[in-house]
Amino acid sequence: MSIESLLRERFSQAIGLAFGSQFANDPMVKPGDPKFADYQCNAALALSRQLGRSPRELAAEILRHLEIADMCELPTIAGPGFINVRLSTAWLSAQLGDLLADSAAKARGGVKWTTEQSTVVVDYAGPNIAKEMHVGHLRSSILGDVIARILAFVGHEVVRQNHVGDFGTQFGMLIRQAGDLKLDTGELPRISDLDSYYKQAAERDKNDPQFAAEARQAVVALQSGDPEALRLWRWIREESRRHCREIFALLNITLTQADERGESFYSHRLPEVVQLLSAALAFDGDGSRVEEARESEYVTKAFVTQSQGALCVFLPGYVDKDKKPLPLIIRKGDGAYLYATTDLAALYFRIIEDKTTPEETAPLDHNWHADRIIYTTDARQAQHFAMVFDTIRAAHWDINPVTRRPVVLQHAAFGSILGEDGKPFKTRSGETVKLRELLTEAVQRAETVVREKNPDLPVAARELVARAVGISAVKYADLRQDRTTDYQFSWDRMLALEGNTGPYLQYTFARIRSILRKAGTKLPPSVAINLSTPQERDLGRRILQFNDVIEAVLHDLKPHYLCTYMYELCGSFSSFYENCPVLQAATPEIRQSRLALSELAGMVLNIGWHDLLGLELLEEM
RNA sequence: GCGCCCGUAGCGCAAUUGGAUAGAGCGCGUGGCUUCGAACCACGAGGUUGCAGGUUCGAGUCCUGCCGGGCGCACCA
Repeated sequence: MSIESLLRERFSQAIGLAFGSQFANDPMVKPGDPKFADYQCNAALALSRQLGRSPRELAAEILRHLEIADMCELPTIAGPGFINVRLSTAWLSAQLGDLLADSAAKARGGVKWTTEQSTVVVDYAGPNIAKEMHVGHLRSSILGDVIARILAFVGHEVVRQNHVGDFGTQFGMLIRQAGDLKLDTGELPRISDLDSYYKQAAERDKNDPQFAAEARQAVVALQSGDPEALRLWRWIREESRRHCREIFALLNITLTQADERGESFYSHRLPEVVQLLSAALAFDGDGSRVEEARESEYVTKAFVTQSQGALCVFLPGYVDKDKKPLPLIIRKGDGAYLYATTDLAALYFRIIEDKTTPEETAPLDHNWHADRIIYTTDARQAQHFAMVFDTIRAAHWDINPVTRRPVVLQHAAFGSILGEDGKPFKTRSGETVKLRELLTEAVQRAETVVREKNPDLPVAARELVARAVGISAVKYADLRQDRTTDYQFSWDRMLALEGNTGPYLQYTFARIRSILRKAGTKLPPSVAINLSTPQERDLGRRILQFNDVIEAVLHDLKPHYLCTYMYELCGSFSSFYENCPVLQAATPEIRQSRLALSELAGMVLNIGWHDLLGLELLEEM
């Protein structure tokens, strides 16, 4: 049930009747300032220029054709021509009653299934093997996972992809280093050891030309399938996977082994992809036009050519610091491929390729032919993805081979995590902060808080609570902020018990559950919802807005809308809790109505917090 | 230098994409527990939205120019 789309329909119809359907496309309905209205329609203001009449006059005209008495109080015109609408209490009650009676809708918090089901690839997390996961992976992992969860919740076929860095130049160093250490490949190393080998190898690579040369040879050996190099590589990868599984489990990230498809997966496809791409951008096979394009000052059409020894894609609109055309390099001078090539190959795989083996189709059991692909990586890669997407479009590889429609390519970029000093988040000694250690600290700090606030909680329960509170606080603090901005990490703020924080929301849920436990009886499916106090009305209206919030989140890929909504829902519930006794309500009817409101609020929180944000809720804390 | 992003209350952030008197939170001040969990609620103070122009009935939001900050800009990912 979507309040906004219902109102949109009503207003569109009225506008169409009043002025003609060509003006009724966008009735400009949005939630209003609560001081004036639940919703407002601003169409009259927008139409005034087109129609050459005063907005207030047009608003009055719209009202004459508006049929809305079943949902709303009498609409009013305010200011320059806003139409204010207040939902009628009777209508709200009826909607809540319907939601309660329809067990399927209730289990979804009233969120509708999508009417345009599509296959969406969400590419996120993407850690490097041989390195411990660090804060740099945090935002990508949790934002990507939430986006994937919400898309799946409304009914899209979601393909999660963990594009792990497992085949780049750096593995040459690592294999070379492993050779020196004469590592026993019989038993798994520890990830922390791998991490330090990595640092040592990088150091040697920088300072020892002999080592660097041998490292490059090791890359060649690896890519050509040398058994010893492969054996070391698999050994490293195995431990890395174990480590990632552990972190994903702690963070409740839904990625599984079936979702992992690293750079190595695409490595053998790269020569072919480069060839196909060159052909696709060959200007209908007319090589002379490539020459012409290369000579010209500005790039007017995408083409592939050798430049300074490297194979490059040149695209319109990209220039370097000297205003010269900026290439997307797809093959280095030494013949090796880079991440741009792998990204292009991955896009080709996700959109175009027919898949033959179960390994290829996983995690689905059929061809993908993605309709939409979302990358959750940091904002610094914006230009890279813009170029990769433009390349794909120039080659017409963005056309879905089944539907013939363009694939939606989106970079859901996010800002950096900063320390409390506003500079990039590092440990005191300047090292990157490891996720394992960060999460351990979160749980420890949460335990201190829990011990203080609820000393009577048994130790075993306290540990569970501390874990749920600590991990959720870290994730929620990140998710509640607009992803596009840098985010300042602060233990004190995220673990605060008041304000828009994880602990506050969890506490509110625990209070809801506490009431429902004490009430004992199960609610009958049919309950008359009474919204006679302002707090009940406010809570009821908010519950019914859940669907609209989910739509907004998916429209902008911004989970913080959902966080703000749930925080406000909790605020509404707290006010309700304060002013409206539930268990000791004046009459059995009101008691039942208030129990129902509590249950619906708890239901929405459970879906939003647990199912969509992937956070833990607690019956008691 | 070129390009992208950002600048909102003391602090960290919102503002449904051009709509009303810019909102909550933390912190500060005041009031509320013999009633469902006070980890809560209610009330108050706090703003020239970096600066200056422009477009518009209407600008935190769009355009131009400054000031300040971040990031990216050829073989790393």
